[in-house]
Amino acid sequence: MSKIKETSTNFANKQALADECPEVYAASIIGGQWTLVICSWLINGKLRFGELKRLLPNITERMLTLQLRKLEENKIVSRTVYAEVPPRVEYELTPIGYEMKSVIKALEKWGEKHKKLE
Amino acid sequence: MSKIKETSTNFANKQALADECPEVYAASIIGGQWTLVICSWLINGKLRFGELKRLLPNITERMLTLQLRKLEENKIVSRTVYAEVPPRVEYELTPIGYEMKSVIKALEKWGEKHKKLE
DNA sequence: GACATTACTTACATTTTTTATAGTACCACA
DNA sequence: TGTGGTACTATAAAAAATGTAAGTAATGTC
Repeated sequence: MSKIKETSTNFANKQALADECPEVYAASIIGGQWTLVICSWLINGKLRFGELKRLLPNITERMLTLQLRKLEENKIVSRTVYAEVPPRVEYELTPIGYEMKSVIKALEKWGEKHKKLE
Repeated sequence: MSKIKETSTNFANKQALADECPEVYAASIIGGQWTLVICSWLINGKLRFGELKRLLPNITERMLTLQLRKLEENKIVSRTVYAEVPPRVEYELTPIGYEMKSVIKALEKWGEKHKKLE
């Protein structure tokens, strides 16, 4: 993710759009490349870092970390660290995270319908 | 959009995800920076290129064109050119485009709820 | 003391997306 | 001849997102 340039036009545009349209705001939060899949998995219950990694065979650890951090920042997942060795960290959706279910469902439904058009 | 490199890992990952998850597939179609706003406007009825431009004061003509082209490719909007001078081009959602309404509604609702958490 | 395990972090490279700026074609109308 | 309006296109550059490869800390077990 690296820091985002707060002086860029791009940043201003994104801000303005997210401010005005809740749907764009929502999309900006769940729009990362791996975000939706991660949430889709987590909707079935909490998972450890390594479990997620195994479920998403092509994701790099860096990307997984970045996405989880962003989700955490946005209060969509909670992170619990167990003081063990080797370490154990569990990720779980927050209440608002679980409420994404209706969004995911709507996207799924529309996506399936759209796919049939090809 | 400039051509996308079909040999990149990124491309492969995107493909694989979209293939497996209809929700990710859907997100990949409507996930462009301006896509959702454009569709939100069009859901109220057809609009001309210039009208869209005025509704989205910060978008560049290039971006508007690119997004509309992508939406057209994905059969979400239809493009009607009138052989007049000066030219007139109208954009309208297709049936499947109009069906995005439920997705937009779900995003809106969740977005508003999430925003209150801040 | 070497090794394995887990959940990361860091530095760097590449790819993709978005923005900036300046054109173009068409013809009516002055 | 020149200007105006509309919907674009071309090219370059900046910014953002993603990927690659290597390394770290902690500690129980061999």
